[in-house]
Amino acid sequence: MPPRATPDMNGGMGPKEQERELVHEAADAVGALMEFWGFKRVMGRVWALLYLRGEALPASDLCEQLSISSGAASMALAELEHWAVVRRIRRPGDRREYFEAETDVWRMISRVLRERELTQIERSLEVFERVRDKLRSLPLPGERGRLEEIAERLGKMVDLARVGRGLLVALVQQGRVDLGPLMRFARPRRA
Amino acid sequence: MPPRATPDMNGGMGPKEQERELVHEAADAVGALMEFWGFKRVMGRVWALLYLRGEALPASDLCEQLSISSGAASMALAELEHWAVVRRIRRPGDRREYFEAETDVWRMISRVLRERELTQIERSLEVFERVRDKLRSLPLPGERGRLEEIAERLGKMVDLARVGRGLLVALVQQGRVDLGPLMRFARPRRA
DNA sequence: TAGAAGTTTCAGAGAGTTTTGAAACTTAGC
DNA sequence: GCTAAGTTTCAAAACTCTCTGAAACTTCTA
Repeated sequence: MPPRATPDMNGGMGPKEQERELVHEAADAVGALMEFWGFKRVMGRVWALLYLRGEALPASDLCEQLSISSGAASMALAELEHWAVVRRIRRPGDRREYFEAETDVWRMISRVLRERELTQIERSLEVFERVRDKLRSLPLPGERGRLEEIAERLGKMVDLARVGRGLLVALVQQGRVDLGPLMRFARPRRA
Repeated sequence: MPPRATPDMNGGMGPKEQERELVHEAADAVGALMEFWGFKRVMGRVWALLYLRGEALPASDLCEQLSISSGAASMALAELEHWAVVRRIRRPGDRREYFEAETDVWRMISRVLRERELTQIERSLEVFERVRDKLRSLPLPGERGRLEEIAERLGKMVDLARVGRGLLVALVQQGRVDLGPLMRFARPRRA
């Protein structure tokens, strides 16, 4: 059987360009993931580029490599910093600021889970409970039954929200320090 | 101690209007939750209204109650049907179609987790693995070390994606039939 | 303190998403 | 098959979110 070309026929690129392409591909995947999670796509691309390169880069490099304006970079970096996902570094003798990715990915994620998803769920939970209780106290004599049914359905939503909250809390507790304790969930392949 | 006015001073509404208001409030909370999850806000409002009312309603009622156009209602309902979250019902002798909420909330959620979140994570996982392996096979003799570092960081993202996938799978397996087995996570109050 | 390099801000452009409303289509009953 | 009630489709409007790029601002060096 004669050797045949690799299925990706690397488009006449040298290894250097291929590396760049590959890193960008991964960064775009992170961008998509972050967007799916309700963040801005650029944030994911910026963080991933910094993380994969493994060194601190100045904003200008990010603009160039990701083809974004300085404004977009500045905004993405500010927001990433707010989530403690990127750090700002000054180097003596260099006027530029350098940006470095937080490498503890689990810490990033659990922070988002705690601050964003948990808050969101608490907020809904409060509404459900309050509405349920108020409905029960409504003076509609002929319709006790109907009202109580609605209140019970709200009760189910309360249960669900509590389960969601409980799962989230258990998750961030479990992996309090790092991903380690959660690694048992990482089966190698689909099944 | 004299009885005092309730803290919400129900704005001069009769109980009927209050009920309506309260149901809308809960529906809006579901709308916000759904939006947060990447669906359209209206979808959440429609489902919640149907779920809480507990009876099948014709589209015209939904338009009126939620103040949306027939077009918006039609689109939201079609999408909700696609997620099997709302069912369409015909009644003999009535030309209208009635819509009814799926009441098994866990089934809805686990379906979304399986079809959407899991797919999303698989897709990223594949990219990470492929890029990692290709990087390792790149002929850049002087930079073995640097390339390997990038590959290792990609390896961490692979691990993370696998943990995410594993958790999701465990979650939908665990609550395969209904919420029951997950209820142990529903602690009654914050802690 | 002046000047240069770098960063942030923000108004407007652009892209993308959701909603409307009316026309086209479907269905049930006659 | 025709009609009327109801539903879907879809182009345009309204709205929202993101990005650009230049001006304002900050910071470092000398």
